[in-house]
Amino acid sequence: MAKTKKKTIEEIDLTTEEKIKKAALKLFTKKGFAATRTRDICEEAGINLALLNYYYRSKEKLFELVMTEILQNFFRDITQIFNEEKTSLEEKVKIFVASYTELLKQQPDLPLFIFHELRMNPQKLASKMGVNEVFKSFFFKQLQHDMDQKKITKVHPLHYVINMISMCVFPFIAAPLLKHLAGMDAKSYSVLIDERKTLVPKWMKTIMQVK
Amino acid sequence: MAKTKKKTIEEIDLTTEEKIKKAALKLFTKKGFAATRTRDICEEAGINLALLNYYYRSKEKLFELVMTEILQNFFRDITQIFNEEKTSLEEKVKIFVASYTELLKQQPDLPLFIFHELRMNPQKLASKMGVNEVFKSFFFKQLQHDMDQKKITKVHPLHYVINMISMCVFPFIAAPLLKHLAGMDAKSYSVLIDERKTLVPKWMKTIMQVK
DNA sequence: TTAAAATTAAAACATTTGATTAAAACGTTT
DNA sequence: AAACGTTTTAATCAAATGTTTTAATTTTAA
Repeated sequence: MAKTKKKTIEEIDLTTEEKIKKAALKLFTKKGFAATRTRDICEEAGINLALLNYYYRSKEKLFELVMTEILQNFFRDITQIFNEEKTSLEEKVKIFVASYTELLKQQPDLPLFIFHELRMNPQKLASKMGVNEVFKSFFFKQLQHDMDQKKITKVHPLHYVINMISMCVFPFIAAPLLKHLAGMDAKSYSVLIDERKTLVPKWMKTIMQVK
Repeated sequence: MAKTKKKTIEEIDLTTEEKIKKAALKLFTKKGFAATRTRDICEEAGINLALLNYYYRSKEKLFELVMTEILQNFFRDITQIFNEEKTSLEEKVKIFVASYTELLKQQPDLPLFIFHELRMNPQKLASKMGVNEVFKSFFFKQLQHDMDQKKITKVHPLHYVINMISMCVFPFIAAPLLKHLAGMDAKSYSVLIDERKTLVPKWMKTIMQVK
């Protein structure tokens, strides 16, 4: 392990090891595993070709490391929000939509990347997500409870989860298509995304009360 | 060009040219362009390695051909439904959800594939979708009209389109994840999908009337 | 039947690409 | 400064992969 000692103001000082991981993260999420070349990662990181294998053994090992971190980070916050015991369902939806949207604005490529790689290798990656037994989570108990109390319409709880996540994620997954269809530029599309932060919770509320 | 004249009952008789395209379609949609090998396509098609280049010149040419057909087929039906002049908005949503879900049940890999490749090459593929100027389509005029009549809540029309498509498509894109989270097998997940054919239109109706 | 077209097989070619090596450069410690 | 481990470089290897070639075989159509 090495720490760079330069005092240059160019950028934040990163270990070469970290620079590689950062570059790998960027390219993997943008192009996927198969389309990403080790040479591209090294060029992006501004380091020599040999360094990648020196630090991470192989492209595959590097990918697994990056992927594991991505998956765990990605689901950790969500799980936390979902399982907060003192928050009502309605409040929970608001919080989720807001924080999730904010997360995706910073890493818009993440969902498509995850779903793509997950399909390529379902069994291998499923174990690394760190989100098992969601049905036994507090969030689902809460849904079940509100259904029993007839506060919300009784359907399979997964329906509501699907609706909420889909309405948040899809605008990012389909961004290139939707922008093209609507003839919008990045800025006006971003406005639309922001509007959804208040709209989606409203929609979710009514959806859960449809008879 | 050759046409096989075998009368064998094994399968539908396909030209070798067609066999290659069919195999390419299967593998490209399943693994994406980058991860698909020409040798795999040929093996899947049951033909010789040389035939691929003999008929289609290159992997890239073959991909472009397949991709163009996919995109055009995929959007043609949708556009048709959207622009049917005699159908009400509510009816249109029902028809769209039903037919779209049915389409996706037969080709579940299609959306993820399209979005993935679209992000890899937005400008190149955008032109091949055959869905330009959607905002000038009858469907959007209809939305605008119903908003002016205060039949539905006034928001950017794209919001409703996003909601409808996302609630239909997302269950397929995220299938591996959702199945894993909910611990469902393919069959019970399929039941869930079918439930959504009647649920999504209901939800859309209320969404469009939220104040 | 015969000629043209289609298909197969096997081999090889040229690049790309993941991985390795050996030596040089660097930084730290003594 | 010398010695040491660490980091970097340039060159190279070996396998994978898209593509082409050539010759033989089969199928199709006149």
